[in-house]
Amino acid sequence: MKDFESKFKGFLAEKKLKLTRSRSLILEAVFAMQGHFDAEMLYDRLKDESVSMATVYRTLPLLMEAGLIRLAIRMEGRDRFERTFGHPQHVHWICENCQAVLESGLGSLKSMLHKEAKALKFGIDQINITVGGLCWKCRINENDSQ
Amino acid sequence: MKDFESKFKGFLAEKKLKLTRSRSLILEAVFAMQGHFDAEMLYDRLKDESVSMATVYRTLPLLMEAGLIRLAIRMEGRDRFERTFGHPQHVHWICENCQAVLESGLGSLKSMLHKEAKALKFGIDQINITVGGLCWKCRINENDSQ
DNA sequence: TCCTTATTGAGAATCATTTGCAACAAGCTT
DNA sequence: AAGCTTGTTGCAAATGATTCTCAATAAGGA
Ligand SMILES: [Mn+2]
Ligand SMILES: [Mn+2]
Ligand SMILES: [Zn+2]
Ligand SMILES: [Zn+2]
Repeated sequence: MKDFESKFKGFLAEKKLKLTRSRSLILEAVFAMQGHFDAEMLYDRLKDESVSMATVYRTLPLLMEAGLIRLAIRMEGRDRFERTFGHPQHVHWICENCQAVLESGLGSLKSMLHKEAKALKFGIDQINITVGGLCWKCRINENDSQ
Repeated sequence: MKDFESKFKGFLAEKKLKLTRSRSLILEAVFAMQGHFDAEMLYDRLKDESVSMATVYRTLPLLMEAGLIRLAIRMEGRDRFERTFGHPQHVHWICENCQAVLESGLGSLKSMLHKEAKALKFGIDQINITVGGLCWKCRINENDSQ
């Protein structure tokens, strides 16, 4: 059993929740997914296995609580997630023109926030840094386009 | 005429848009608002002046483009804004238990992001840093509550 | 004042996410 | 292995913030 599977199982057990067929399939789909994904993308890969959209939506929060995924960004009205396993927090750079999403490490931003957190006596759960703007490609075509 | 009024007027003129009664009232309401606000809060203060919710929603993006307000945070499914005049960008600390929102300066986080932006050739438009977790009050009552 | 074009209010439409509910399935307990 | 208790599911309806349609109206330049 893979790492994330046992972690999820442990989380569910601790909460007296059950590891169902649907939940297993969703977890599997999540870890088959590279990069960002939203509820619909998971559903597309699972509807043939008769997993409902409702259950996808009900499972996502569980996976977050379990620390297996995190809300990465919100794009076009949808919440997009990403797995946490092997994916440390990072900055998301979103091009407001072509919607491209770049990523870059948190670097010392992380320690600075933790330092400030200590001053505020704030217990950090999740850091979210998103920068909106124009990617280099769109900056070049800034005049032409539109 | 106040600073923000002429700035908005200038923005509209440049875009060949009109400064209407509704837009003026909305702008006024925005600058009467302290802290964060959402569309509904503005509407509540303007419905008696017969300004519609639709117009509030249509004006918010204009105010953003004009650089008068920015999207601060998203809470309980709603977008919450804040004015930019006299309110430099800052970090938002959101308590996941009591929903309190703390703020702290960007400090050197800003320059670090701009440095990284240069490396990525990314043109920054807006920086959004939000940290989720527990405020000090909720950390103390962590056991009791619930 | 006239004319062109942007704008508005009202209400319908969207659409992601949530919820109610009766049928079902996990996981314990014998 | 069967039974029992309780959490879970799919389906469809409900929600709720935001957007759109459209005919009526108001800016603002001529
Ligand atoms: Mn990412
Ligand atoms: Mn703020
Ligand atoms: Zn781009
Ligand atoms: Zn709190």
